[in-house]
Amino acid sequence: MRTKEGDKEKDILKAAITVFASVGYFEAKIHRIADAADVATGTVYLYFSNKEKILLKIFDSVWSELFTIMEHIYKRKDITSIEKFNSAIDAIFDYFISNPSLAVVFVNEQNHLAAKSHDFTTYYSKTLSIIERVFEEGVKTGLFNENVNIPVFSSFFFGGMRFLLSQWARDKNKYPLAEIRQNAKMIMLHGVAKQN
Amino acid sequence: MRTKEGDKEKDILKAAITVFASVGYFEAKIHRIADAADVATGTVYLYFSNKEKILLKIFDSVWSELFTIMEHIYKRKDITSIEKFNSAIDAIFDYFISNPSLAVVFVNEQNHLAAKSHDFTTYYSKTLSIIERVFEEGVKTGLFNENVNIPVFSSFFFGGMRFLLSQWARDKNKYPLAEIRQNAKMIMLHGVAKQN
Amino acid sequence: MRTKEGDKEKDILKAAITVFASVGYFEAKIHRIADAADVATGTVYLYFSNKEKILLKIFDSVWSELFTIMEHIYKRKDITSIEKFNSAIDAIFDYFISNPSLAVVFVNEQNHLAAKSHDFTTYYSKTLSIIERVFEEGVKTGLFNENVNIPVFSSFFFGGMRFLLSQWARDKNKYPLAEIRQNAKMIMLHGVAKQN
Amino acid sequence: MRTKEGDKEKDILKAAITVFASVGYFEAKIHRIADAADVATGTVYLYFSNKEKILLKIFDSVWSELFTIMEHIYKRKDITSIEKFNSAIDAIFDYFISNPSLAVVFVNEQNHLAAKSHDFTTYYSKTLSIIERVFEEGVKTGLFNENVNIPVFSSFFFGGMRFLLSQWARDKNKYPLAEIRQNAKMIMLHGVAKQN
DNA sequence: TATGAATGAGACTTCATTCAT
DNA sequence: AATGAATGAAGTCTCATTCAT
Repeated sequence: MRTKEGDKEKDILKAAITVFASVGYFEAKIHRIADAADVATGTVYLYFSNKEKILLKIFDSVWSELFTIMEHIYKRKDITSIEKFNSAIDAIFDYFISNPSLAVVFVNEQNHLAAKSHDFTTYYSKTLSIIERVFEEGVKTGLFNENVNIPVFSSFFFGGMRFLLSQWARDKNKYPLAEIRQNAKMIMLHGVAKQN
Repeated sequence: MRTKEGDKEKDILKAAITVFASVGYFEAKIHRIADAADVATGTVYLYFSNKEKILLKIFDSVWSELFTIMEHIYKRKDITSIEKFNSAIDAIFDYFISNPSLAVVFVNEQNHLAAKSHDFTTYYSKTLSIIERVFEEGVKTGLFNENVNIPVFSSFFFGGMRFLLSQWARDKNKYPLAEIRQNAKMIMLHGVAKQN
Repeated sequence: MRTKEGDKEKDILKAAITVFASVGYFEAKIHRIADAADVATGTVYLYFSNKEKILLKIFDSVWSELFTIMEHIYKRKDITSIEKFNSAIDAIFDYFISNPSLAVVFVNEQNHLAAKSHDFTTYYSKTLSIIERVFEEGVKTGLFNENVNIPVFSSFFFGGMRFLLSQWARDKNKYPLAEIRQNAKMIMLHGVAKQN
Repeated sequence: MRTKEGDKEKDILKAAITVFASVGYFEAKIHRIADAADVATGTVYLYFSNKEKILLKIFDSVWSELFTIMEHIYKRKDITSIEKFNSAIDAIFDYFISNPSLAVVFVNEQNHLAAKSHDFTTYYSKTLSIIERVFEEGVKTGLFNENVNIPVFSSFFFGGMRFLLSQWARDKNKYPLAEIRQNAKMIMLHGVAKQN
C-alpha cells in the first residue's frame, strides 16, 4: 500500500530541522536533507517549491503553535498575570523539550527570513503582542512595574529565552531544564539584585 | 610602486560589516564587498585569504575590545558590583553606538564561526567569564541573589542584550538608547514584578 | 528519472583526450571538454571530482592496458626474446593506432601527474620492469648484448618510442606506420651503423 | 654603483629555469620566479613582456647553442660520421651537465610552445637537419645503414636522448653519466642484439 | 508520485599583468 | 630602472532546481 501523502512532507521537515540545526541553513544541502528524509532529491521539490520554503514552513508552524499556546494562557481567568508569565516560560520550554533541534533552528535561522514579509510574521507579531498584553494586564493589576518600557522588556525577555534555549539544546547537562525554568522566572520577575 | 592611499584593510572591513549587516554572511558576495570598499575584487584577497577570514577578523576585534572594556570595569575598586554591572551595560551600548551595522553582524553572524575554534573564542570566553566573576563578587558582598544559577543568568543576560542590540540597530526610533539602557539595568537587577 | 543515454563517462573521457591532445592539460578548460562531450559543465563533475582526476583516469587505463599487453607477451614461451621485443613494439603501436590523440596525451601530459603517487604508477613501473625482464631474458639466452646497461636501455627505448608516437600522431603521412615499426625494431636491435 | 643591466635578465632566466624545472611551466608563478631572482614582480616585465616569452627565451638560447655545437661538429673534416655521431652525444650531455634543471625544462616544457611558430623553431629544425645530414653523410661513406628511415631515426634518437636526459637530471646516481654516454652510443650504433 | 541524472548560473579565488610612485 | 600594491578577467567547482523516465 502506498504511504499516505503528507508523511513524506513530514519526513522532509523533520530531516530539514535536523540538518539545519546541525550545519545551519546555508550549509544544509538539499541533497543531504533528502538523504536524511530517505527520499530522492527531486521529491523534496514536490512538497516545497524551493529551499527557503522549507525553512518558512518550519517557522510558520512554530510561530502559529506558539501563538496558540500563548493565546490560551492569555485568555485564562483563573490565574494572575504573574502566573501567566510563569506559565509562558514553562510552555516555551515544554514546546521545544521534545525537539531540541527545532530550538536550535528557531534561534539561529530566523534572521534569514526576517527581511521579507512572510506568513509566519503575522503569528510572530501576534505572539509578541500577547506577551506585551499580559504585561500590561499585570501593570494594571499592580503586579508588574509600570516604569518598565514594554518593547524593551519583550525584546529582552525574548532574546534571553532564545539564547537560553540554544544553550540548553547545545549542552543539556550544563543547563538542566528545571534549573533554567526556575531561574528564568526568578530573574525576569525579581532580577538578580538581592531584595531587601 | 603603487602605494596605498588610506587604509584598504579598514575600508574592506567597514564595507564587509555594512554588507554582512544588510544581507547576511552567506548572501554577501565578495564582489559586492569590494565594490562597497571601492577596491577591485582581487584586492580583498590581498588583505584576507578568504571570505571567512573577514568575518573572523571582525569578531576578533569585537571580542578583544569588549574583553578589554569588561576587564577594565571588573578591576575597578571604587564601585560596587551593581555599579560594575550597570557600567557593563552602558559600555556595551557605547561600544556599538557609533556602528549599528557592527551590532547587527555581532548578533546575527557569530554562529557561522562558532563550530570552529578560532582566536576570538578565547576573548569570547574570557569576556563571559568576567561577567560571571562580577556576579560572583556581588554574591559575596551580599548585593546579588545567591540563588541565581550563574550560567543561566549569564546566558539570559547575554541573549537579552544581543537581541536588544539588534532591535535597536534595526529601528533606533522605536528603541531610544537612554530608555534601553535604563530598562535593561532595571530589568536585570530588579525584575519586572512590582516590589513591595 | 532522467536515465543516461549512452555512456557519459566515456563521452567525457573521449572529449578530454581530444582537448588535452590539442591544447594541453592546462589550457584545456572544463567548459570546453563538456562542450566537446555534449554535456553541461556540471555533468563533468558527476563523473570526475576534479580536472586532474580525468587525466588520472586516462593514465590509469592506458598503463593498466599496456601492462596487460606486455605481460601477455612476456609470458609467451613460443617465441624468442627478440621476437618478444618486436611484438612489444608492434603492440604499442597497435594500441594507439586507433586513437592518435591518446598517444599525444600519453606522451605530453604524464609529467603533470608524475610528482604524486597515483594508482597508475604501479602499472607504469610494472610495465617498465617487464621490458627490463624481457631484456634480461634475452641476455641470458645470448640474444642480447650483456654489456648494455638496462636502465639506460629501457629509458632510451621508452623515450624513443614516446617521441616517435607523438610525431606519428602529429603527422601521419610523414611517418607511415609500417616504416616506423620496422625501423624502430631495426634501430633498437641492430643500431644504425652498418654491420660488417 | 648600479648593477649593469643584463644581470637582472640573467637572474630572472636562471630563476625561471629552476622554478620551471621544479614545478612545471603552468605551476610556475611569476611571483615565485621574481622571488627566486631576488627582484620585484614588476621587474620581470621590464625584461620579458609576458610569461611565455621567458620560456621562449630559454628555448631560443638552448636551440641556438645546440645548433652552434652541432654545426661545429658537422663541419669537421678530421673525423668520420660515426665519430661525429659520438661527439654529438657527448656534446649534448656536456651542454646540460652543468645545469640539470635546464635539461628538465628542455625535456618537459617544449610542447607548451610547439604549436606556435617561434624563433627557436628555426634553430630547432636546423639542428635536427644537421643530425640528419650527418647521418646521410655516413650512409654515403658506407658507415651507416642505408635502409634506415631518416626521420624515424632522428625522432627515435632525439626522443631517447631527451628521456635519458630527464632521467639523469632526476636521479644522477642511478644514471651515471659515463655509463649513459657510452651506452647511448653503443645502443644507437649497434643496437642491443648480440652481434655475431 | 517518485526518482536522481543532468543542468547551468554564479561564487570564490587565482594570478598574469599594469601602473603610480 | 625598480617596486609591489592593485587590478579584473577568467577558471574551477558547487548546488538549487529541472525534467525525462
